[in-house]
Amino acid sequence: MGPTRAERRRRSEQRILTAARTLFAARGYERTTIRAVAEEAGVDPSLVIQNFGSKRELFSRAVRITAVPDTGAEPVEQLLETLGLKLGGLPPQSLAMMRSMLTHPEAADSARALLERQVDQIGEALTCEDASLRAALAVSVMLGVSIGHQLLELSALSEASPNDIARLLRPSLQALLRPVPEADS
Amino acid sequence: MGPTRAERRRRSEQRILTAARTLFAARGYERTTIRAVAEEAGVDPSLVIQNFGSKRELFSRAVRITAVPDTGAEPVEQLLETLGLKLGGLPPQSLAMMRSMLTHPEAADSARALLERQVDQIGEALTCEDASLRAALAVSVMLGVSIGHQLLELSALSEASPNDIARLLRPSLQALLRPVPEADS
DNA sequence: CCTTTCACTCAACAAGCGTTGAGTTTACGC
DNA sequence: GCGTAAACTCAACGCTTGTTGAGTGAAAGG
Repeated sequence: MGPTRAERRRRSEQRILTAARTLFAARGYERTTIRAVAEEAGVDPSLVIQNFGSKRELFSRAVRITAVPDTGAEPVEQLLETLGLKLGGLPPQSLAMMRSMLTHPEAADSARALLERQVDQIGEALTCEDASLRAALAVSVMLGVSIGHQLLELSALSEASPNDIARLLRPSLQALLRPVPEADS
Repeated sequence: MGPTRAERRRRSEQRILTAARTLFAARGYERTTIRAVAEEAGVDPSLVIQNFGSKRELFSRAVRITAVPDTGAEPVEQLLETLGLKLGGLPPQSLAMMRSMLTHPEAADSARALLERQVDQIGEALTCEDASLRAALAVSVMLGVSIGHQLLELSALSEASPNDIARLLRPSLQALLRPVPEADS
């Protein structure tokens, strides 16, 4: 016997979500059409709307991200981990959100919220002055590296291994988050 | 007597370019319509096309950037300068390009070219190992800070003064570009 | 086995877009 | 001054988009 009806539904919803994540990550919100998502998923465009209500809701569900897990690790290592430099790249959800966050207001809100939560999380672990500013800079640093690496694909970054990137970046992040008090000036 | 004909033309072209830069910087390429640019400039939509040929060419002319001037300064200071942290923010051209570079392929190409030129420029000034990778990371760092500051407007960054940001970022960039050789490991 | 129900498709609509060509006004050359 | 050319506006086209409602075929239920 074939698959039950609810099963079929869940499966096609999943196919649509996967297709949506792929395309949103590759082209961003505006350039991704419902029709293209439907074709990639092998279904009719109207089914996408029937299942998800609207394009905005589809995007919202496609990029929904499980909150950043607080591993309790040292801030520097935590940053290197959560932005995907250690094991493999970032998941499609994150790429889709990053790709769209500069041009799609809703993605911008989600991204801001997520990043500021991470800033707070790191800022609380710091003891030095300007804790929150330093944390925000550190998060922005990782954001920039992720963009240069995964979205813009700058050649020098694409060719490098995640380990090399992490190795070179570590002292830089430490200078930001664990500054050595200087003697003078 | 009123303004001459060529003068009027140059003036309206300029108004259109300014309007285009403003809107491209605020909303990105896709969400900026020719009609909105025309309204902001106080002219008819078709005039925009007649003067610039197409929306793509308008964008291309609006974000055209005078190549990064090689001030001959030390790489670290040069980075802090060219990304606008020292005197005022970045010009609207740069913001428009940054805003659109993740979703508009043409903007992505321009941005990639500009950034990689800067990477080369900085890489050549370095003497340590992994020069080009370090340079690419440094440029990405500045890119991320600019995005967090000017486009996403993360609260901790928006409230900070450019001087504070430069002051906290300097040691971090130095760790990346002028690494102190460690004793072991 | 028949009816109902639900996942799904088909065709189409309304709106917004970039773009075009004809018309209108205004400055220029003779 | 008058005809010409250029700057500009008006109305409209063709296309794509997100979205909708009617129709269809197969699974679920009694």
